Formats: sequence, C-alpha cells, structure tokens
Amino acid sequence: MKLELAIKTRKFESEQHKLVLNILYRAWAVKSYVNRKLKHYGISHEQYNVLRILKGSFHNAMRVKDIGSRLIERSSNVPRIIDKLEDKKLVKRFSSPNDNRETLIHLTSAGIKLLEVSTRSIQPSTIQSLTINEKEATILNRLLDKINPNN
Amino acid sequence: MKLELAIKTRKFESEQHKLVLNILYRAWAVKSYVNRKLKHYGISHEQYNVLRILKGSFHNAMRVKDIGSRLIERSSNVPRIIDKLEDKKLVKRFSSPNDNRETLIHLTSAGIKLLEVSTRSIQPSTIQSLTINEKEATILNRLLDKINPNN
DNA sequence: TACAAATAGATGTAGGTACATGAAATATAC
DNA sequence: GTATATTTCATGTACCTACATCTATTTGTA
Repeated sequence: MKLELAIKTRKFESEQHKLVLNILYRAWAVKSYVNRKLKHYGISHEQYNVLRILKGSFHNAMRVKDIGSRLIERSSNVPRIIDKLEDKKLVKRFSSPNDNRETLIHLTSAGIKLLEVSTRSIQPSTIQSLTINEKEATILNRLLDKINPNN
Repeated sequence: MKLELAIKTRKFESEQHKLVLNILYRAWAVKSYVNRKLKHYGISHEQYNVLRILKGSFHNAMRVKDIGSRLIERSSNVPRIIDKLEDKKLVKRFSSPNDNRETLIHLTSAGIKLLEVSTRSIQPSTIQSLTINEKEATILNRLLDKINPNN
C-alpha cells in the first residue's frame, strides 16, 4: 500500500520528508503485525526479541547489558522485560561468578520451545509479505544505513 | 551507521530479514531523536503529529476520527492525545453542529505558535541528517511501499 | 588500605500504547 | 415508528517505555 493511502495524505514537503514518515509507518505496520501474532503465545515483541538474542548467544546465557546492546529499540528496561519472561519461566536469572554486579540470563527449555513455535508462526508470513526480492532488499539496506538522526 | 554495528549483530538470515530489523531500527532512531528534541517544548512525538495534522486541515478543525486516520501509528488513543493537548491549551474541543457524536478539534493560537517554533527546531536537522538525496529517497519510498505485513 | 569514581542492574514515576468496554447519537431494518 | 445495529468518542485496564535515581559491587588512585 502506498503511503499516501495509508495515512490519507497527498502531498509531502519533499521525498526526504516523505521517507521519514514512510519508515515510521512501515515500522509500525511490521511491529503491530508481529505483536498480533505473538499475542497467541502470551509474549510481546520485545520479549520475543530478548528470547531470540539469548538463543543466539554462547550457551544461551548473557549479561543484562549485553542483551540491551543488541536490542533494536535500545531501552533501559531490559531488567523489566526479563522480569516478565522470568514470571513465565521462559528465562532464569543467575548471578555471575566473575562479577557480583552482573546478572546472567539464560533460556529455560520452556523458553526455547516457545521461541521455536512462535518463530515458525511469524517468520514465513512476515518475510514473504514483503514482496521484495533479495536485490531490492540489499539496495534498501544500504540506503537505510545512511539514516542516522541520533545526535 | 551500519545496522550490524548498531545492534551488534553480524549475520542475518537473509537480506529480507535484515531489512525488517533495519526498518525497525531506523524508525526507533528517528522517533527517539524527535522525541528528545520535542521534550524542550513539552510535547511528545504523537502530540506533535496531531498538531501538524490539524494545521493542514480546513480551518484548522477536524473530527477525532479523521485525525486518527491520518496518524502514522494508528492507535485508538486519539482522544487521550487530545486530552493532553487540551490540558496545555494547544487545542480546543467543540461539539459538531451536524452530528452530536462527533467532536471537532481545532488549534488554538498557542498551538499554532508552538507548532511553528518546534517545527523550526526539528525539521532541518532531521532531514539533513539523512544524507540521502532526492533520487535515493524516491527509490526508498517506492520500495518501502511494497512492505505490507498487515493482514 | 581508604576513598572517590565508575559500572551493573534494579526500581520509582510519569507518560504512552493496545485492546476491550461503555454511553450517547445516529442510521437501518422491519 | 419502534427496535436493532452502527458509529463516534470516551474511559478502564494492563502493559510498555523513557528517564532519573538508588544500591551494591568493582575499579582506580594515592
């Protein structure tokens, strides 16, 4: 769907301005789609991301701050996301043997299981719905890397 | 900044998968940048958007549902965003003469003023920081329009 | 060793968001 | 014309997020 239709707006100040709105809109669309899918599994978008990050780590165990640095939306709330996951027995906290300030998080078998099942449900449809091929995706990625408003 | 660096991740399943993460990351970066700027003016990103939408409307007055349909992040909370703006005397509610269910929202002069001042502060830096030219932006916009996970 | 600075993570607070529900007004069906 | 459905907006609730602060621990320096 064209952006003009999605947000009922016909003219933009420039292609660059439209681009900013377009990125915000597509991100919102993806996020709410994924959230809707994940709701069946009782977890949110960010909780799912934390599970994925843990899955990709050595021995499924990571420090809180390392999880934070890999999150797409860098928030200071990693401990709180972990609280929720721990309530659901999807992860477990341990104190680090090296440094008592650190907390190590690792996936439980229930966490691994949930991650597998939910990934199977989201992944294919999300990616396929893009209708964007490998080459186009590469172009997009290269151009998106130029967008750095943060400073 | 390349996505790999931003989220400390080296490999992705595919260019398409990376693209999804890239869009989410860029949107987050833009949004938190804008929010930080707007904080000086005491309004949030979405409150600013509502002001802008009202500015572009006929006689600066609109129905709540029309504002909602133009928002980038379609949420059911337009009334609550308007509550906040009304508290700050930036907008005012009127009941519609045509239909008593409808509420008409219009900008106050304070709202117009705040919008002008804050726009001057955000706009140039946001757009310029893109380092993306008109042509590249057009390519990006055309490709982004293909991304429609919502259904 | 003693003391200041830095780091890790937890927590308080205010505000934002999604989703469900509710009340009033209007439109539709019979 | 009355009953039902739909629309519009407001609100309740639970959760999420940003930002600031707090505590415990470790590091750095004299």
